[in-house]
Amino acid sequence: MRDFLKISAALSDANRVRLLLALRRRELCVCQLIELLGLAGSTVSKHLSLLADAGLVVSRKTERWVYYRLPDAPSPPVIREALDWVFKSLARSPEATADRQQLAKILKVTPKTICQRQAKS
Amino acid sequence: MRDFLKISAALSDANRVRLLLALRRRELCVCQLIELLGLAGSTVSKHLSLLADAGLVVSRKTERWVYYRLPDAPSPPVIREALDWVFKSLARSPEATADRQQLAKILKVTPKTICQRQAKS
DNA sequence: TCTATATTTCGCCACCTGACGAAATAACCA
DNA sequence: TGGTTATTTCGTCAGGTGGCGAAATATAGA
Repeated sequence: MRDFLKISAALSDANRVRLLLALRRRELCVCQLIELLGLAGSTVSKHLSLLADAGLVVSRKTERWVYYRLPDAPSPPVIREALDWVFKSLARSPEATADRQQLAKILKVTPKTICQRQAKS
Repeated sequence: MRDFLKISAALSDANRVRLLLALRRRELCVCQLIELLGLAGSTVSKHLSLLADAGLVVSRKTERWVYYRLPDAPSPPVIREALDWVFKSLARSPEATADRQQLAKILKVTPKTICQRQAKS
């Protein structure tokens, strides 16, 4: 029950769901996710921590960057089923479509460039 | 997205999930659900309204009693899948098992008796 | 109609959550 | 070592949520 509630709480915020949808096809660097959501870095980091704590994403650190992705294949059924529910329900939603378009732009430059751009503003 | 978030928010409270698990096999009167959760009537009523607003339960009024049940068959996929996720994940949880036992006791007397007992306390 | 009873709505309080900016942490580069 | 940069943690604030009891609503029965 506890795990389940953690997961459903994690799924009850639009920005966190947008993060999951963005990570569906590829892992992404935190700075790319900050760019996508347009929120403060600290806010996005907190959302990602919460998703990770619920088991919905995992992270990997390389040099100065942290990459987040969906959990690897044999993850608990409650996690798999939750993610399936999210994607089945929302992959074709207007929000997901808009984010995919913006993500395409973000992916045209390297994470490094994104980060530098953020540092300036 | 909005519907999805309403559903996941509704599923992120233990008492609301317990209500759904209790309603899995049969419709139940509000007073029976109050007895099961052991919370104030106003609190249980609020939880049920929230579940109804998310589309996870429907209600039916008969005489002085209001019965809640899961939505009837052709309900939106997002609802069906959410309920499937709940039941697959939690039907065998300790909380659900304990509630099933208590529910068996509650079902031995009529709703009328339950309500009268509550009125006295 | 008047009373009793089942449920909901309202008003309140304590706690939780999402947002931000600033400070702390971690890791590369000079 | 010292400085730069990517991310996280911390402190704070406004707003949301779950709980209760009291009042309001709705229906049955006398």
